[in-house]
Amino acid sequence: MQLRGVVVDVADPKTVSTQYGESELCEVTVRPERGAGEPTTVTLWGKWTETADYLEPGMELAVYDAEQRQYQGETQYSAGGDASVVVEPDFLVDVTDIRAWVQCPRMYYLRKLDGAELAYPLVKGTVVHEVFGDLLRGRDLDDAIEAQIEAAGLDIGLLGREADEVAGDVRDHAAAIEGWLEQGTLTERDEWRSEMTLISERYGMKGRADAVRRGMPVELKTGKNTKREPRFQDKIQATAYALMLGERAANTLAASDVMADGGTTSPLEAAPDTGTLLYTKNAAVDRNEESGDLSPAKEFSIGSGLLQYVIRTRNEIAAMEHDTDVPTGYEANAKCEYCFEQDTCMAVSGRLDQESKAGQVGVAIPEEEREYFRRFYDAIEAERRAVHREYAKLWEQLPQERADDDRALIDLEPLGRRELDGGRWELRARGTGAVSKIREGDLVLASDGHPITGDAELARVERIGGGDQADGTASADGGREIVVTVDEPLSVRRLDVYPSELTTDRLQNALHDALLTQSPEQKDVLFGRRAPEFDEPAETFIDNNDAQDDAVARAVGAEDFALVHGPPGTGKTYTLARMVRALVERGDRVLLSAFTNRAVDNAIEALEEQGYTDIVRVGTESGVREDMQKYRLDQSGDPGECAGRLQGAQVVAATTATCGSTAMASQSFDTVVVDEAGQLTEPGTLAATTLGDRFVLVGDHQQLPPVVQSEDETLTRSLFERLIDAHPEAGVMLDRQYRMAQHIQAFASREFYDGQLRPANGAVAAQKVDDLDGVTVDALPSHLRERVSFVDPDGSRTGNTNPTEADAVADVVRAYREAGVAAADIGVIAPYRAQVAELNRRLSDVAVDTVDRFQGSSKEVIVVSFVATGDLDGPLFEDYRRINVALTRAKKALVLVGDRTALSSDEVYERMVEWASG
DNA sequence: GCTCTGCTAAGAGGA
Repeated sequence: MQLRGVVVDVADPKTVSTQYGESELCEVTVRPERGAGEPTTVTLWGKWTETADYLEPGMELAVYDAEQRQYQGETQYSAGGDASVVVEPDFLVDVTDIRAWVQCPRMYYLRKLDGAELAYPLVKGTVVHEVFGDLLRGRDLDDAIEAQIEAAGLDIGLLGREADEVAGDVRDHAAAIEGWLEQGTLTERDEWRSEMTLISERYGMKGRADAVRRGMPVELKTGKNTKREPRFQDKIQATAYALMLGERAANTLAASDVMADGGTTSPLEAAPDTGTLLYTKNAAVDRNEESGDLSPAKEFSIGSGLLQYVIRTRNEIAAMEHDTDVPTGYEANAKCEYCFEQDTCMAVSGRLDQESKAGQVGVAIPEEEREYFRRFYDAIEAERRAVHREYAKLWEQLPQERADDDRALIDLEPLGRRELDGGRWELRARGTGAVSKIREGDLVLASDGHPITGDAELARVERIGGGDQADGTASADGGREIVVTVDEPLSVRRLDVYPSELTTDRLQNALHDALLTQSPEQKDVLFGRRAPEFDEPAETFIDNNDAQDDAVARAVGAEDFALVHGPPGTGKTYTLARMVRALVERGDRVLLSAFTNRAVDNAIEALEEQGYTDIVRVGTESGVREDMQKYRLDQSGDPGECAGRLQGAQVVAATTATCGSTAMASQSFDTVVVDEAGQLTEPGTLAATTLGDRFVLVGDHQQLPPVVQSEDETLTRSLFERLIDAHPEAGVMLDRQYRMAQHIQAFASREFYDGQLRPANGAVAAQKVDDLDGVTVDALPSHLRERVSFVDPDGSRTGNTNPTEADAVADVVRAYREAGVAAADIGVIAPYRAQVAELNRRLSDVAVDTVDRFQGSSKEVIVVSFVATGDLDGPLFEDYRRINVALTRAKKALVLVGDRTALSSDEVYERMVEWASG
């Protein structure tokens, strides 16, 4: 029997006498999630009573294979040795985190705070693991070593190592792997799976097993272990995979005819009974020096006790995360003096004044900084839980008709497969043409139909064929070929977005670095203890625009930081490029960053237009725009060359997420320039700014704020906005815009920029559609001849679409086209993606997109579809910054299409309608 | 109830 619900009460554990002798028990009251809301009692027996130590009312609890009985008319559940008890099952604990936790809970916590720094054992370990995978897939050893060392070129180079030297080290380890593979019948390929991604709904756990042999987990360790037994934490890691393999095996059995007699096998029983650890360094040690068991492969048996121990450990982590408690280390028996993390542990404890078993060193940072740390740490963890909810969507099998759920491409038709060099596979499938957020370059879970219970592999999307949408997303017309690469072949019928915690990890690292490693002087200005200081450069940088010139002067003269506020069309990117050049001329090494790849590429483009090209772009191949690939740092290749290119670059450009990578952490800069800073969270901004001595933030807090999944407001306010409020004197607002006609910009200027925004010159102010080649305004219907017009199509909203309004928008676009306006000069903006799809069905050759995606670009003619009728409920309309963005994309003509009554129900929108109705 | 960009992940070590 299975029970799942919210804990209402946890009684104190007690000892009772049973027919088998003394037993411990603990009663937990749970309110079931679904069905009748009557609370039920679950009695936890034996080791499961440990759960009571951390279980609290409000937490979710799942109990599997519990015994059920009736007592005084009430259903009671009993969880003994055959049962599984899972706390907060929606929180997906990573297997490597369980491993860290059994060593020491504080190690688990420290792993989250500071990211892995570049270290040779780590890089070598990664290469050995990759070679291991290659060998399992039948690749030649020397080919594998060469290829994997090349792939790790940049990291190896940054560590100052040579490829040959690393190859020698890796070969020693690989020899152990090869020797072991050649024993007996272990080479039969069908028996093997390499790098198996496992996600468990039942146990709230995920991880990637190095290999699975005959259904049993094999873990590779590049260390040595001369004991006969594997290390405890290594056994725990392998056992966690065994637990998840058992769940899969039980699912498979349940689905097959084998158990047709009605019997079932529990996942615990179905788990493999043996695990293998492969300590490859054992093969390389000198046999005369070392004694003990030098065989690399060590097997151990996996019983239900060990499996349940893993579940209980996982539960401790999930319970701690529920309250975001901070572990002290006293929870474990580990001896701090043997711990590699001891120094870090003591330093973090000292700086944050945390209790810890290892003790504290150093002086605590000021209380206001500690408070800031706690606030942002909690907010980032809330963001992590939101990512976990994305994982949960993987096992909620999507109904086929849910076309608005764009997290998966379903109903694919497998077309074929091809083996690539190195044993990887290229798989092709035909898509049904559904809209999806899956793009080229994405990491996805490819499956034969169900991502969790079916055959599934982590895959990279290589190509979504024939896409006619500029952003590479699959569009709605007919089938298209999809190509992915995977380690193991399968019949691809479905692709799911594979959620990543990478961004949350990086935010946490940035928070740690900014508060614990930056100098007090750098932090003083962030915490308002000191005003930022400036020099006044004598030079003139930009001739015909005082605000732009001031902005560059501020940036060049900044001792701490400068802020440049750039409303739409004010030449923000041009100014930024001029600023970077001025900094470089002074001799600075500059880091150029932004949240999105697009913004980073735009900034490079502006630099290029000003003749500056000594730039290295760090980023993934699929993230970097085609015409900017020439600046991209190839991270694979000769170590010395890779590292040299990065280290020698005067200007390095990367997204803030990439700034948090280990490779970038090895770099330092004089000045960090961040574009579109209004779209970044504080820790997101800090990921870039901590790499430099001073920084310049360029952005507009009146446009869209950071995108955050959880509802926590701590992250939705950008550092840019906070600093511009705290230090207005550090900011310069660019006040002359080169984009919009006078009338078009008037509303935004009044509502969002205190009337300060004005056209740069008469020509900008007076522009109209007649200025376009072959266009006459007289060819337009009379209601569209003004620069700003309003159309009420009298439609009605159904879901997030308004078909009548979509028709009206199509009519407006047709009128402009017939008046001679080129399709490329027209853009259509809608608040909802559903309406965008509705519009796309009517408009084949003009750009249609959401407000959010239109930020940063502009068109001669813009048509906005508001969708709403009745009233304006919904957060999309609450944030006025969204209309600021929508209305300021137009240069010569702006048409608002919406329901007059609905829009007039809100003051700001009412003023907008009046302005547009002129 | 809605907007949505980043990111390969997981990888090491010893009394």
